[in-house]
Amino acid sequence: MTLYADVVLPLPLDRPYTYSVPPEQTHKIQVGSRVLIPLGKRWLTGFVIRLKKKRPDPKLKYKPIAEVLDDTPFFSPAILSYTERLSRSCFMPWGEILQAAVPPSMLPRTRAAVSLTPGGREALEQGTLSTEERQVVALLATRPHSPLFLQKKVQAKNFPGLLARMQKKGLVIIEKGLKRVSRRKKGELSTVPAQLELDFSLDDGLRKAAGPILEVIAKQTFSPFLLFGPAGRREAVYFHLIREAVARSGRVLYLVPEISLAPALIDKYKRKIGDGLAILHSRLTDRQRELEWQKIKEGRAEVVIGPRSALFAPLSDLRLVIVEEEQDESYAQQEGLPFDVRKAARIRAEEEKAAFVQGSEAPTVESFYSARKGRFLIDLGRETAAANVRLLVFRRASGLIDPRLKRAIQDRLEKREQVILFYNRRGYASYLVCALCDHVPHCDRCDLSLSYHKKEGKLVCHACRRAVPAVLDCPRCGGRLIVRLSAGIEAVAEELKTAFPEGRIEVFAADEAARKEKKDALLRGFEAKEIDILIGTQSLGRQPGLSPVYLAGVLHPEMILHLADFRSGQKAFLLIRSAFGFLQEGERSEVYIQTSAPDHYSIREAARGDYLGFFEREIKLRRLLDYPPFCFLAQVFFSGEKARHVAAAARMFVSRVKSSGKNVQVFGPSVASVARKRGLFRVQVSLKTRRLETLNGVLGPSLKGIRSGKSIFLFP
DNA sequence: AGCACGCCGACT
DNA sequence: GTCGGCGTGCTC
Repeated sequence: MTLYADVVLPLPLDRPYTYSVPPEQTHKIQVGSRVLIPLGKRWLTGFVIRLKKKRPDPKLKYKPIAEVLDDTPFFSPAILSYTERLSRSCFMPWGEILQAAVPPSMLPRTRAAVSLTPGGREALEQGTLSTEERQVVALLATRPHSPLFLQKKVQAKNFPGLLARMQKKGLVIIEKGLKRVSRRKKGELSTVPAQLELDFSLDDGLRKAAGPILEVIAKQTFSPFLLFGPAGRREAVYFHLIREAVARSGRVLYLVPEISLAPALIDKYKRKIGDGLAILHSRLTDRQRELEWQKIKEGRAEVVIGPRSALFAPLSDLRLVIVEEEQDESYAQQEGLPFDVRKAARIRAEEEKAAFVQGSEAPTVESFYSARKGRFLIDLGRETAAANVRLLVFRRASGLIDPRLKRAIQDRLEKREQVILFYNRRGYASYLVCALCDHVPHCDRCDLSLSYHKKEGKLVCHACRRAVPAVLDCPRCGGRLIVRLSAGIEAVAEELKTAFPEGRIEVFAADEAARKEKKDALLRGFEAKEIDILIGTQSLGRQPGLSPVYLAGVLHPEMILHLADFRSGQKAFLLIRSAFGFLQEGERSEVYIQTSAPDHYSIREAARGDYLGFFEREIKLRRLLDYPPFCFLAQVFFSGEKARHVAAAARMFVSRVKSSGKNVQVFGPSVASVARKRGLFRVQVSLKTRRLETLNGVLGPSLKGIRSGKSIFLFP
């Protein structure tokens, strides 16, 4: 009797395909196996999610699986159900999620390779080629390349057509080959130390706080926790929990916002845990990724540390999932697959029956709210703040930097001490501000400043999409509204250079430090005291391990408050708090906050270091304005090369949502705030619902079949 | 996603 | 007349 296998493929398909299992492979195939299958004209690696004894549809002809690639199941049942749930919650095909969980080298598939024919070589010498053709031929002179690689290198408006013509002319040939996985020798299993050689001196308070989590780890059930407290205490608890989990031969997934946070951590852990640590992140080479993956798969890693990509670590016996710095925005970033790391981590913990521990000194209000409501908040207490905080009420016309802050910097420089400053240059947006009274027009429904859309002459609210014609008179005092463009961090650096010509000043911004070498150079330079003043955007706030300073400054955190984002209060709070993280301990340390909104609760409470004070104000506002966590928001982006197609997709989506009969508020479609990004048109639709199920129930069907570079942000 | 099929405009 | 652009639909 023939066996049939449901196989999910790494393609945008919404259902598995069924293949027949050749008799000689039936003993090998299992749910969770990788299989090499034919699809149309190509070969792909798919994943078995179900085995059936009965032929599902007698009329359909099923192709046989070409090869079962694994002797033992490649994916555990827990990983399968986790990725399935994840795919449903982020509206991505299951197969594409599974694909992301595997090192690319372990996914054989047919790949095209373009190579030069002798005729092509000759043509290059004779110079009878068009510009485009010559480019292609030159690239192929050394070795064959994939069509995709060539397309990226050669500027041609219709590259596939060009290639086809060249093949016809006999200049190149395109071959399709199956790239097989090289059967690597299995690494021998290293013995895992039964006990960590480590003295965990956890004080009574922390031990007590960790108690409920330990219970959950022991019981092997899922339960969420929010560790609320200073980094040092959180870490002590993590170590304690990890030791306990590992002692029970459990495994641990430790998520950090970005790789830059990992090295310090990894160092510590390597000294304490030794080899039982694996690291997964997107900058690994294919080979490194495969080695780490193997190590984890074979059970040689007790703890996996990493950002987003670690979410799919093939750990078994997972007992503890940690999300450190829960508040970090980069968890919500959508590079690659569009999902929130925190939500994914939670689903994984649920499916693996592991304790789910998020940690932060200033959690997102959504998370803090639900932790308190659900009684899974673990308060590790506050550190007594020793720093002196000075709120400088900024006066216009005194340059970008307040004279009082300049004097403080001068003082430090004379003492040969370093200074760290924060200035969060706002992105593209400019807004209107009254030249007389500093009034900034806000959306009356959203409590957000309106963005000035110059081209359309409109003021637009980015939350509710409402647009009003831009008026140039201040509604408050009748003064003239002027366009305020963000003074960038470079301008601030320039002013610093003028003020301190002797000072060595460097800028640390996300774009500046995009390349790792540049970033490392800046950080090393600061460490080596080759930099006197380091001024950075919020991205600097995530760089741990810099030598602490006695003076840190935050310039205009209120800029964030003008952002069209209902979480701007939280963001401003975090920016200010991140400055405190760089301070030398002791009473000599100072933080200067230069702001024109000293009375805003985000700024005031951040200056006081009072998260709870901030939270109470913020949650009140969220409730009043009906923002998360009191509602559920989805922001759906459609993007594509053709504006017409993108718009049609968005309109189709909106009409489906509206005719669903569900209780959903729809805003849009409207041109996204960044209307064109990388040559793609972007259109945006926002949905708001009272219940999460409503949102999920309406999103799935409404997005069906819409293939327009959609990406979805869900709040909370 | 690829890849085939099928339908319209401009040229060897 | 063909070639090749692009929109549509299918792949077990």
